[in-house]
Amino acid sequence: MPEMPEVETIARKLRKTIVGKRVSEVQLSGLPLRRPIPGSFAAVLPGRTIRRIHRRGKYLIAELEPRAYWLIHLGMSGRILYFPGAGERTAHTHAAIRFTDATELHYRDHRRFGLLAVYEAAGLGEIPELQALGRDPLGAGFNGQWLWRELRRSRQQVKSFLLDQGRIAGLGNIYVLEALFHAHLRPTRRCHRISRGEAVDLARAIAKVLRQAIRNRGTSFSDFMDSDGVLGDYQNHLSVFQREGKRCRRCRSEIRRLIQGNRSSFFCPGCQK
DNA sequence: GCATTACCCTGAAAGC
DNA sequence: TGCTTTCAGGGTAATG
Repeated sequence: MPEMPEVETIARKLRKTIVGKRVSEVQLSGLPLRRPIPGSFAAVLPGRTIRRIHRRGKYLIAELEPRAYWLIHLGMSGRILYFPGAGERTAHTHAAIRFTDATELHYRDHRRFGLLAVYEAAGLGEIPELQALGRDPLGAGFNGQWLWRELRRSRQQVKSFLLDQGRIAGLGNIYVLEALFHAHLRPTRRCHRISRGEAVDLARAIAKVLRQAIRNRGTSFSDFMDSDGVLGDYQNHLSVFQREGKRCRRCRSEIRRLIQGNRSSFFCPGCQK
């Protein structure tokens, strides 16, 4: 399940592999993703050159020349695969982008929760999906003071708050739960009851967990691999996620699981208050 | 404003 | 062994 570190890992690979290439042809499966792939997608890309690769939250954006933006969200099972020649089309290859040098980039997604779109906008700021995003947790505006001010205004449980992409862009289930563990906070804590000091610790924990995950090229369970098919390593560093019944590495308590909003949460009852 | 539920989807695991 | 059921989850929308 790609979250920000996995998307950042892919973005770094793509900057090395496809920037400067010109699209010659686009083939689509015809099946809808989260939304149908717009008809303009296959019309806009051919003839354009990839100028830059951006990441905003969990979105990948390829900036094209003449100016257009190709937006990608991987959903839960989306994969971007780069091939030095013609790549294998599977039942789940929903878009195959061929470049003029005969290399290819494929979008595969067996659950089809992802998103592909194209905008002929003047700037990134005009793309509606990106306008809806909150602050980037590794960006300059993200710190403990800002987080505390935001938390104080909410009565939500802190896990739901952190998953809200409109507040903080890029966190998903894994890294929210890992960050809460490192900040000694239970996922059920009410935001407005979190102290300034705890908010500062939480902001630091979020940034630390994300940076470590990026260094390890993300977390691979069943779905994630980067555009060259390389698996991430961060699953070997997890403290609570999917460790129900196992011992906490810090206090030896048994990791517990609970359901919040139909999603699993994992926490250490000894370390997290 | 917030929680809950449902929906989209399919592969893996569990259950029978 | 083979079939059926359950579960997983990101984002979004509807409902209470």
